[in-house]
Amino acid sequence: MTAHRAPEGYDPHAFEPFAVTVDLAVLTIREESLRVLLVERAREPYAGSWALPGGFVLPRESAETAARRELAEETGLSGTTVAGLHLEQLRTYTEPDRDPRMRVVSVAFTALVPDPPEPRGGGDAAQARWIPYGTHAPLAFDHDRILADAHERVGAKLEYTCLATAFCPPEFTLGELRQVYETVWGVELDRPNFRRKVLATPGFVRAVEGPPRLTGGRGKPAALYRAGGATALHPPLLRPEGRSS
Amino acid sequence: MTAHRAPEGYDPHAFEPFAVTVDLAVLTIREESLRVLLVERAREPYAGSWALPGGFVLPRESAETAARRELAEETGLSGTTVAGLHLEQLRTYTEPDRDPRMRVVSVAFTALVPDPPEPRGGGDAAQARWIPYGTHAPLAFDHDRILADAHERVGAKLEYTCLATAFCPPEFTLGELRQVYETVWGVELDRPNFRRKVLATPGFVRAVEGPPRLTGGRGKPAALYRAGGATALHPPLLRPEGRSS
DNA sequence: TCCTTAAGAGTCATGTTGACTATAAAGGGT
DNA sequence: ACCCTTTATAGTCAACATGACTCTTAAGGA
Repeated sequence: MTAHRAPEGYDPHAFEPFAVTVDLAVLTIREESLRVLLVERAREPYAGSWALPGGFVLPRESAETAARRELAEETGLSGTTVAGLHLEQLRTYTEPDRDPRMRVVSVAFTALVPDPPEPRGGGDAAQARWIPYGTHAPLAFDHDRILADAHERVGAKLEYTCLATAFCPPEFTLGELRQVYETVWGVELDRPNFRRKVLATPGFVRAVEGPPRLTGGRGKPAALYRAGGATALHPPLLRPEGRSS
Repeated sequence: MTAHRAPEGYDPHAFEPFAVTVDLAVLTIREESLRVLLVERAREPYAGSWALPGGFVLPRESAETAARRELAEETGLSGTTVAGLHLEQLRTYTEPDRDPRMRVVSVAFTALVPDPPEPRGGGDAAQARWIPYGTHAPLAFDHDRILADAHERVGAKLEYTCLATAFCPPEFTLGELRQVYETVWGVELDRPNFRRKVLATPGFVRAVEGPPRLTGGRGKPAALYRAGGATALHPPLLRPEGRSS
């Protein structure tokens, strides 16, 4: 091995430093479509382009803390609400020229948000919006790649974890849960089979006692469920055609 | 949003910078046990402790390039050999105090090596060795956590990808492939069932034409196989009890 | 009132898996 | 040589899971 850690006399200011940022792929489901929170850049580079929200990791913050702080700022959700959201490290993007100004290493996160609030713009972003996945022009920096990786990861995790409930409000119907799968995977699932599978998986969902009904529009009222305690799905709920990872 | 990217007049040297390193969890299978490449630290902090190999990301390198360079240096394998090994980003560790000297963000990788060569020591490492997983004293920094995450990830990926062949030499028997699963998962698998599953998965392995036999010790000679082109396993090969991710 | 939509109960054939049995082909020991 | 142990490989069988459907119930809308 060469220099495993900073040598004893290492001077942090001696060479061109790395900047460390977080980028967030914030996903939600609204009106039958998978949407991602994007901001329009107000300044160069990529002024006028859309990008994933994100920002610098502060000197005494972990990347996850920074991500949660940015998430609260971008979505306008309260800190306590954001604390309950699903936030997961995706991967880190380190290509030397990914930012034309300087060396920036970005730790990307995926966040899943139920029931999306209207985002606030502000800062050096012209505006922030929930854009249907795949309908936007190419994003700034390498954000198309990050977003594609996030979509791929979420799609794969739906197969073998109970992650889908993270897209749903505290109480939801099996129809809403099924829509999560259909929207992320871009397929249609057989209702009775989906229902059988979910209910047969211990800990995936828990029936809500109260009035066993709810109206979302037409059709027979559906029973309400809450997320169960389980995190893994054994056996998994595989995509119809499907690849993974 | 606050400051999405470095403002125009941003001075890279203005504040305490982050250092960016890579850490490698290099795994192999030798003598029926899962082993990890560890180095003994020659200097403070954690002098005398064992740690994962790793080092700085150079100014014009991506993290993956740095990881592959370190991997070649640590294992003594040639650059062309290392180019063929499975190397995958695990996650990034960013706790502010993970290194007592300065702010270090570390991008961790998992590497899978068949047929482990003897490592070379050198640099500021006292020595480097293949240590059976779980038998070592607590590692330096947060490397126990990184190593546990790597083990968990590899175990999970064996379920739904063809990753197991990355632990095997170019030609291997189904017994060797089964040992990969048994060693990483710490379970025993039923031979006929394992065989049936692997052979029934298109593209997992390809039979080698030549002399359909090989001697590893006692028992009937086994046919040889090579890795097939597939990367995903559908349906997956689930762990006996098992959780995932 | 009829039609449409969605929930939810059930059926049936097929595919996969776990548990086992049996046979073949080596090596080691006596 | 012979027997025993070890490992590969071929099958069998029942339990389980899944995909494709059918049918009934309970809304809302025209």
